[in-house]
Parts: sequence; structure tokens; C-alpha cells
Amino acid sequence: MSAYDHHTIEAKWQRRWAEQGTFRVPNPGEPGFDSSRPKLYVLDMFPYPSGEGLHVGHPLGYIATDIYSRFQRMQGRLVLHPMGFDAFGLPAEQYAVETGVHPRITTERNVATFTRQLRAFGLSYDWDRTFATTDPGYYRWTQWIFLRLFGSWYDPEQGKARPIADLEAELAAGTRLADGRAWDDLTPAERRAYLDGRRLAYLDEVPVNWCPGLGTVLANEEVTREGRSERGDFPVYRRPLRQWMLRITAYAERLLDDLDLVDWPESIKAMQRNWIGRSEGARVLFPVEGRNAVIEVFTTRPDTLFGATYMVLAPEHPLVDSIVPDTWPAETPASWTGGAVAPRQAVDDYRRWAAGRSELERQAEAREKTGVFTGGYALNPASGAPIPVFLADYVLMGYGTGAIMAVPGEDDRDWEFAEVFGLPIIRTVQPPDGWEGKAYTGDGPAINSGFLNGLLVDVAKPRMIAWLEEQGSGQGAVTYKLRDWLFSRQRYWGEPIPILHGPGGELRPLGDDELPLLLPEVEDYRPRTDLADDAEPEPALGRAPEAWKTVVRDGVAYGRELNTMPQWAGSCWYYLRFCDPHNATALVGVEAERYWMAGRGVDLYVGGVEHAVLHLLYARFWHKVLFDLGRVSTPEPFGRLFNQGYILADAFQDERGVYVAAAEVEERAGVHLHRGRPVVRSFGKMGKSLKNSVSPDEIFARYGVDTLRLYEMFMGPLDASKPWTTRDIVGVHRFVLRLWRALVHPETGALLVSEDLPEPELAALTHRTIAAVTADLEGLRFNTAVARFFELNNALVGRERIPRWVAEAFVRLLAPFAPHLCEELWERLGHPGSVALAPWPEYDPALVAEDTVTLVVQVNGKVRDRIVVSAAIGEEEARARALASAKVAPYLQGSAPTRVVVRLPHLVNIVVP
RNA sequence: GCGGGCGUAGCCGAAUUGGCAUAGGCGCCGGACUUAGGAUCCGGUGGGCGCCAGCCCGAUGUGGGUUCGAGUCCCACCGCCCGCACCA
Repeated sequence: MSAYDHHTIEAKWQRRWAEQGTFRVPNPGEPGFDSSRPKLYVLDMFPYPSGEGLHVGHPLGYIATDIYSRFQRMQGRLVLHPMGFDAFGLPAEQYAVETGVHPRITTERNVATFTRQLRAFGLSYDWDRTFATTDPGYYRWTQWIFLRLFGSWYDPEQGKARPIADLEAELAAGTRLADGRAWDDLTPAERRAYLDGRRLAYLDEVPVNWCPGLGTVLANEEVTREGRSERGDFPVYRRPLRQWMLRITAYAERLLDDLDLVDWPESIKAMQRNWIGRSEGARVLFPVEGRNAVIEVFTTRPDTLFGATYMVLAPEHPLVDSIVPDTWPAETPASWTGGAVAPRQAVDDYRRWAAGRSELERQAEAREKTGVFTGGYALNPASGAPIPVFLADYVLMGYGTGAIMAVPGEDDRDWEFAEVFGLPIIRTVQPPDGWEGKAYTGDGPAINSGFLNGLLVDVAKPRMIAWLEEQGSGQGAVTYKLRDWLFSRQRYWGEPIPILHGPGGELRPLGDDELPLLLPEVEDYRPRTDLADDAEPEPALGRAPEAWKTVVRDGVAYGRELNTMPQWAGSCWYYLRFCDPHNATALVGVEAERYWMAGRGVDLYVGGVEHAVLHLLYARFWHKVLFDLGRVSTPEPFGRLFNQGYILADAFQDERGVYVAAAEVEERAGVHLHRGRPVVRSFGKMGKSLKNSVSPDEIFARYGVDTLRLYEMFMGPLDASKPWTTRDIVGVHRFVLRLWRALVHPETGALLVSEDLPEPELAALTHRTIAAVTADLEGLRFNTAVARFFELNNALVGRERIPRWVAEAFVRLLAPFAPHLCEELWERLGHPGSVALAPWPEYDPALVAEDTVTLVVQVNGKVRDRIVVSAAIGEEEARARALASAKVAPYLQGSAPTRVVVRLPHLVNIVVP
């Protein structure tokens, strides 16, 4: 063989890596484990094995982590670099439903396809550690973690989760009271309810996002702003339902604070902070006039309390019924009543109207304020004034207390509402001179505010909170946007929830020894999507055999939980399982976890920005629970996170606006045609929806894997989104061919290496390349590393023979990027072992620095001359050489410069008037 | 509206702490090999002038500022991308 034949070489080395287990990495205690080598855990966000297969955009991050892993391995680290599959959930099930095949079959088939495609990229995973979240040996432990969540409560005093048995013991011992009552005074049912209400996994009647089109409920995170399902784009309706919830809100503060511990992109941290949505302020109590009721509000502006001229409750607020009087108070304006003869009717009408409004409608109606008067009044605790209580849908039940004090003078929304209903507006902060706007939300001295007058906002807030606390009218408080995690799904293809339902609402967890609770076979696993929009959801497991659904324990008949876990469950902890994937007695062995997760957990985690909130927040939450329970040793799972950008490509739409297959579009004389019809070009993320995917297969066939890997890295910075340009690949391919030709004779196949030492110039360039590539890889700057390879290669072009030292350094530097090519060259250079295990080349810092440098001579900052000087030049000499320059002389005009700035060894700047 | 980020050649993109702007690739131009080239190889490529040596000029979205010196730092603006959005 003489010309570079990528087909043969790639097949040869991929086979050899598999046969020799080149990338297997042992755990502590296993044969071959070398405790002297530092560990590194490099992880990709694992994929859903969809039925469509990969396009060239998918492996971008995988190639990057593979290169990084190979680099670190050659530097002597023990690198954990695994891959697996997130295979439960809607995509797999939807596909199965469409094709009529059991999801297990399609999932297995897709996993096999994905595995084969990933292997074709030459990725150095330790395939012995692979698994899918659908493997019973894996979801056994997902269920096990659920049982820990069910069996734990959050102790606010210790700020951590603890076994619920501890709580029960403290209650039984009398060191703790249950809502002020002694444990002995509670009935067994009350005790159970008390404990169940404190678990991290609990059942609650909550308003859910019910998606009839998918036959399941969805988490808030899975619903788009338009009120549709993220998957499938079906309409979603709000309705109350009894569901499993996970108490992630208990961890809000820690999830927020611990973002400071991790090295993540600032944008992702910002998105998580935004999602958690911490607000500081106060809870304030407003007594309802003439009733034995109190409305509690949350406000971030307690300093404006004197300006609260009305209140608003969310339509669903539970207190509404108890404050509505039988008749309208005297002198109620007609515009407040919604045309109803009595408050009761007005409230009912408004509630019905608000509930029937979709999110989309609310969006479209541009925030025009609507509402209705409840007929009730509350007392402003600061001013003592009675203020009307309204119902309006601009107040959301899900945030704060579902009620607000309205301060139109300092809040835009309240101002708008006050204008619609003709409510009084009292300014309590002095706006700046010349203020012509409406609500003023800025800083300024308090006015119309009694004891606060003259104080700036930051001073007035704590003063008011202190006053409220004195009066018993409120207290300082913190609120979060984050809500508990809705954990039930009515679909089939998910982890069964290992709970039994007994008489009287008893919840009985399965024992750890009963896991895994396997998914039962059902005849029809399809979701019921033909139900009316308001029908009770029917979990798919409701159609499981009776023998599975009913269990007798201690003579009592229990029914199995029929909901399954959501998509995200399996991906919440898979990084832990990779540390010890075959462990049959624990989710991860203590020693393996301590070793691989040491330091900051996963050392590098690479994936798409689309998981910024969902997956990363849920996984952090589970990790912290496991941390509290002593199962893991780090407070955070992912020490360093990196988001790869998207690969973009041209897309084409026909005259109907429908996307057509970009691969079938031809360009003729600047016009794009699809089957002879003109199409319009646009641009976007490569994928199925824009029909602009490029298959790796055609690239493999023509250029080979190594060229594709190099090209994807060369396109630009890893975190940037960048356009795919098939035309550009040829540049990278030429590099591969050129390097091969420089080392292997094109006709004879002889090795073109000399045993001579490189001349100083080439040696210096090689040392500089080693230094630069090493630094680039440490900083994940793959694109500039590739440019360095081109430069070194360009210096080798035209040489009869390449000095062995240069060739061997080059091949090892390039090996992480182009492993097949470099294995072959390494073997031909006479090395029996894999280049993947060869030591990373070292450079001599003394040789990186050049002997001579170009001294730039500037006059007033403009380059006027360049002089080659010794790198060790002194300041005086540099100054003298610069001033002596003939090219500088005209600018000096014989006069002395005002100043000469010398920056050794590169620059002299002469300042003249 | 709030938050995060980005604007450098025809295109993708380089540029430690402020210090030679435009590395590297594509494209383009010229040449070689060739029946052929949309393969491959060699060279050139900011603009202008020039016989290769060389000289002049311009430029990092716009306008200011700091500095001996700004792609880089500061202020204002323009444009684009992403996330959140009636969150009290």
C-alpha cells in the first residue's frame, strides 16, 4: 500500500482497538489499575437513540471529548470516557407507537444502530461500561433512588435531607412536635399523613399540564411558551390532578449558591439562576374587613406598603370564596362588577372566563388588564385604610402566595390595572425632577409613607420589615419561581414507580430487595389520546394484567402505582453508574465513586445548551440528595461544563413554505431548484425539521473518518454555532494526504524518515507546535490546534526526508484528532504499541522561545520599521537600534523624541510631537 | 422589558497581561500533471503604484473617551443571536 487508503486503515485500527481493549479502563481494585495515575472523567451528554440515525452535527461534541480524552490519556491520566443511551421516554415510545412495534424492540434496534455509528467515528469509549437507562440492571437503581427520595425529608435546621425514620424517631421521642401536637396524640392515619407530607417524593393534588395529544401530563419545563408540548407540539391544558411530586424547592437555595462551585458557562448559570428565580422581600398580612380572614401577599417592595391602594388575588386563590359578600357594597362602580348583579356571579364568571383562556390567547391579548371586584375590602396594615380586593389573571397562583398588594405608583402592571378600573394612585417614592412616566420603579426618597419618609429604597425596605414584624403584620421572606418537580407520567415506556397503594391512602414502598420492579407486558401500551380534553387520564399501566396490578402484603390488598417516571429520571444519575456499571449490590461502589468523582466530580461534561435547565437542574438536585444521604462524596456532579455549538446548514422551502430535502436542491445560475421548482434558501440548525441533514456516510466514503473529525474541529470554536460547508472539507483532506505523502513514498510505500536531527529552525517550529497544541487542547481550542498542524505540515512539504524526531512528535500530536492515520504511521515508524497509549511529546521551553525576534519600531504607534535582533536584547540597545533606523529618521526631523517606550523584546514606540 | 452573548478579508475564522491586525482553511488567480479535471501537486492572494527588491494608503459595526499605543479597556448608539417574560 502506498497511496493513503482510509477505508482499509480505518477498518484495521477500529478492529484492533476492539480486539485489544485499547480503551478499557479498570476500576480501583481491578487488575491493571494503576493508582499512581491521576484520574480524569470526561463525559458526553448521552443521546436518545432515535430511529433516524446520526447526521454530521450530532458527533461534534463527541469528537471534541474524544480528542480531549485521548490527549489526557497520552499525558498519563486514567481517563474515564463512557457512553450510554437515554432510552426511556416519549421519542422512543412515539416511534414505537407509529410503527406498531414494542418500544423495547425499537429501542434495542436503535441502540445497536447508534453504537455502530458511534464506533465508526473512532471514538475511544470504554464500551465495556455502556448501558441504556432501559436496562433493568440500571433502572433498578433509578427506582432505588426514588425509594430514597420517598424515604427522606428535608430538615431545614440542618439544611439537608435526612431519612424520614429520623424524623419519626424525633417525633416519637417527643423532641419534635407535629404541627404543635404531640406524636402520641395523633391517630395512625394522621401520623402517616404528617410524614407523607414531608417526604421528598410525595403525592399532591396539583394543577398539571395535561396533554391529551400525548396522553400524559408534562412538567412546566416541557411546555412551550405557546402552551403546547415541547415534544409533538400538542395543546396542553391546565387541570388539577393527584400526582407524584419531588421536593426540589427544598434545594432552591443550595442549587443557587452552589453554582459558584462549578466552572460552567456564565450563560448557563444565568439561565439556572433565572429559573430558580430567587426574590427577597416580605410577606405581609392584610386582614379582610368584616371577616375572619387574612390575605397574605408576597412583595419585593415592602417599602411601598403605604401606596398599596388595592389588592389582587389570582382567580384560583382558595380564599376568594370566603371574602365574597352576598351583595355589592354601596357605591361600587359599574365598571368593577363585570355586569354581574352580585359579587358571587361576577367572580364565578371571571373564573370561568380566565380558566378557558389558553396561554396562547393570554399572550396574544398583549397584557390588557382584566379583572373583577370581589366585593370585599382588606385593611392596609400601614395606613389602616380599607382597600378593595380584586380578582385578576395577571396575578399567578403559582408564584408567591397567589395574591398581591397593588402599588400602582411603583409598579407598571398595577398602574395599568388602576387606570382600567379607576383606582387611586399614591406615589411613595419621589420620582426625579421632570419625571413624566407613569409608575416609577427607580430609587428615591420615600414620600406619603409616614415613618419611612425621606428614606431611600434600600433603607426603607428593612425598616418596614422590622415594623411589620413588630406589629405581627408580616416578616421578611424569600420566594422562588422554582416549583416542585411533577414526576408522574401516564405513559408506558418509563420506569415503574415502586410504590403500593393500600387502603385509606396508605403508601407502601417496595423493599430494595424487590427491585427492579419490571415493566409489565401489556397488550396495548399506546396512550389513550382519544380522550376528551377534560377526561381523567388513564395511565397505560392501567391495562397491565391484574396479577401485576394487585399485590397482597400482610394480608392486605395493595394496588400498584400505575404512573411511570418522566424522561429525565434516567439521565439524573447515569454519570454515577458509569463509574461502576456492573455493580449488582449498589448504585455505585464507594471506592469507585470516591476515585472517579474525586475533586469536582465529572471533570469535563460536554453537551448541548438545550439541557441548560431541565437535565442539569434535575441531576444536580438528585446528586445533592445522594450527597446528603452519604452516597456520593461531592456536592456537585459536574465540575466543568461546556456547551458545543450547533452545526448550521442551508435549508430550502418551496412556495408553500414547506421544507424540502436540501440534498436534492440544485443551484443553477444563482437560482435554487428542487425537482425543477424554485425554492427559497434559509439557514438554520441542521436536523430533521429543516430537512438539511448531511449524513456522515457520504463524507466517510469520500474522505474518511479522520478528515471528518479534523474538519469538524477546524470549523471554528467548539462553543460557536457554525455553518457546515462540505466544500471546505477538501482543505483538511489535502492536509491528511500531504502528511501521508511526506512520510510514505507514494509509489514504493517506503518510510521517508531520516535518523538525522532536525535543523534548528525545524526543531524550533516543532517545539513551538508541541507547546501550542498542548495549550490549545487544555483550553479546548481545537480549531487553532488544527491550524498549528497545517503550519508544521507546510514546513515539511518538499522535503525528501523528515527527521524521525519531528515525525514522531507530529504523529503523536495529531493522534487524538486523526487516530486511524496516526496509528498506521506510528506502526510504520516502528512502534509495536498503540499510539493512543504513547506518551505525549514534550517540548523544551528554551527552544520554544526564538533566538532572534523582529523588533517592531513604531513612531506614534504606527509601524515604521522592523529590525531582526537577538531575543536577549537589552533595553538600551533596543532604544539605540530603533532611533538609528533610517526609516524612522524622516519622522524625527532631527529633533529629540518626547518619549521612547521600550517593551522588550518586541517593540519600541518613539513618541514625537 | 429583563438576563447572557456576538459584530475582524468575498466566506469560515486567528490574535497571552492593551504591543507587528488578518495565523490557518475555503474561494479566487496563475502554473504543473493530464484525453479530461469539479482529482492531485506547486505558487500568489487587503487596496494602489512598481521590473521580483520596494514604496504609499486604508481597515476590526458606528461615534466618542482613556493610553506612548485599543480588535482588546470605558461610555453612548446601531445590528444580530440565545434564554426568560404579567414572577409581585
